[in-house]
Amino acid sequence: MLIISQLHTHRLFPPLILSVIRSHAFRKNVTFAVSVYSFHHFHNSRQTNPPSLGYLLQECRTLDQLKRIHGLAIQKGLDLHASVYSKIIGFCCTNDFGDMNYARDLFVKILEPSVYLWNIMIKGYSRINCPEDAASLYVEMLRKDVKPDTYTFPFLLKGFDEGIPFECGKGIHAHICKFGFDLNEYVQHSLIHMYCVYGQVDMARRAFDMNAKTDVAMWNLMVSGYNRRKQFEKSMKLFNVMEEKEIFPNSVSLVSVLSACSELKDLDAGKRIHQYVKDGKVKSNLILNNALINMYANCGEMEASLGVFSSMQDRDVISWTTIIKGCVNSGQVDQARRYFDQMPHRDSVSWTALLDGYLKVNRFKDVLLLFREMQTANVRPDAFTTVSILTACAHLGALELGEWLRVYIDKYNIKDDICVGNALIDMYLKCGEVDKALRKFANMPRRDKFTWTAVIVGLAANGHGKKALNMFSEMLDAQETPDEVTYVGVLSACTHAGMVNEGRNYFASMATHHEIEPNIVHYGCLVDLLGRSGNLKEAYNVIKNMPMKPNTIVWGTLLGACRLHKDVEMAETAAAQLLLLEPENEAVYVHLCNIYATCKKWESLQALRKIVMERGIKKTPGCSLMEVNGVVHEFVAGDHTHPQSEEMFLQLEEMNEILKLAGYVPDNLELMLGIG
DNA sequence: TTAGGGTTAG
Repeated sequence: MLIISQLHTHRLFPPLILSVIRSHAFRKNVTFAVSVYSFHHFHNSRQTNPPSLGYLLQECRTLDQLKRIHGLAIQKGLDLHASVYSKIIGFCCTNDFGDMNYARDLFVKILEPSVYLWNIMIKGYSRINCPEDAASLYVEMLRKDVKPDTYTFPFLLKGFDEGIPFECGKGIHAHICKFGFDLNEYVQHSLIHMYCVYGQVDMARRAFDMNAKTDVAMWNLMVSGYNRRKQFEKSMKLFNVMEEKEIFPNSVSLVSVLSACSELKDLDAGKRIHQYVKDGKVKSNLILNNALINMYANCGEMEASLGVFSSMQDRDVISWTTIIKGCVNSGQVDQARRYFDQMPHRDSVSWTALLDGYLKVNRFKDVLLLFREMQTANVRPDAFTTVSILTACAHLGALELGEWLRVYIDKYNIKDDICVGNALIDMYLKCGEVDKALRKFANMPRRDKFTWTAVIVGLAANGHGKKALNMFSEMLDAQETPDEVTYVGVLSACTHAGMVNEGRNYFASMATHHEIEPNIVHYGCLVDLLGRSGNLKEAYNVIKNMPMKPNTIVWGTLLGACRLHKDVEMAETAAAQLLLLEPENEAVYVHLCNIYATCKKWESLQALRKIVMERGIKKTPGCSLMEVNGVVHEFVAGDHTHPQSEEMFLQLEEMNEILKLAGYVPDNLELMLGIG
């Protein structure tokens, strides 16, 4: 610092230089500051061997530093040299702190850029995921009669993604052949990569088969290409061929094949791959360890996964997140939380992993609480986070927060993809906002079976049975294949619309038209459809003949229908079956009491009431959720614990009066029976 | 003065 403070008073230094030196000196980047000092000093005193501009650029750590060096070079008249441009553009194009706009501004000033400059500009655009800009630069380059070289195509194709038409990719392949670079190994690699990106794994494989010999990188590309298209068996198989041909895998090969093992939950294969590391045949690194943690966790071996995790010297956010996901998948969300709390750094992926953990075990309030923590921690939600929160909102009926998220998605340009759209539609429908859901549905640029299913199930649940069935036929017209959830929506739509015959037909068509075997939920829907419409015998026969053991929901549905149609005999059968399955189910007694009362079977009622009293059966109070100002409140009947309960009960009384005036008669049988 | 391959989340 002594040198620096002396420099401050040195008359030789104009303010610009001083500010560069000072800013680095204060950031304890003294080496860099001194280099800037000597660069300036040597140039001023015309001495030889100044620290090169290249050295200074290499030492740059921020764009600001680069701009200051550039300013210095301009001041020294050095910016006239093409090499200076090259260096600065190179920095901007290849460095994490680079800036393509800055590079472009300099690039356009160069009259006849060399092929090197064109190449690194293309590389720069590919690096920041702007393949369109890279491609237009390539076209411009050809127009200016600059011949591409073997570097051009790997840089260009590296950035290609689905945003660029496949035709362009094929066009580039033709250019490669035309310019005679098709035998260059780097170019071949980039072609395999490009075909894999477009999902044309067979084309990639053809290029691979023609060229692959002992080149590990090319094998790795092909294995990861299969992974990319979720063809995990093929990637495992190719890895085995690689081993047979005695091409020695490196850490990248192991990472790819471990990813396939973990997707296929092939623990044995995973262990065999791990052996390469244990035997010291392949040196481990962070990414490889992460892949191992992931493989063991996905195969349900949390102990082995944690074993690798605890043996690691370096861990990154992915290591931790993988462990959290592993705990979540093994049903240990509280354990996941403990690891989460220990993380040195959390990104939106880690937050979302834990949010999904709470979602998985239906702890929706915890989802919202954690989301609040995430906001406090200033971590911006991404599309995945948004989907998780919207799902929680849907379950809680938290419309206000759901609406806030919709605004957030627009405001912060969250990728509003098909999943976000589906989650939004589902949230609106579960919150009863049918019109808003339909508006979003109409504006979806693409729809999948989940979009249609959300709308069909949601419309049915909101009582729009006919609309739901119309949607279903539109779905079929759009060539979208329904799944078992879609059919739950269809069957419940029939129930709501009272379309018994149609319901029977839809039930039959599940298997005949779409190869979906009805599951117990579908049988439950059928029982509901038949029961509500008064076809109690048929409903009973369905239960008797279904291929699986009826559960309490199915018998409960029949019992409900018996109450509706006042069928005491059938109700007793259903209740008896229910109590066989769940002797402690108090709701059965309540239902049966109701039915006896409705049918004026006072003797039976009294006998049952006696049993209820003797066994001390109490009805579990119902619970409702309400969202006010983004906070979800939980209420149970007769609950006075809420700080504002007095006001609430006054309000309730007022509402009761209004209801009574409107002619509403409450169904208070449970209370009358003394088991409410 | 420029080259290649890999891990996490609906």
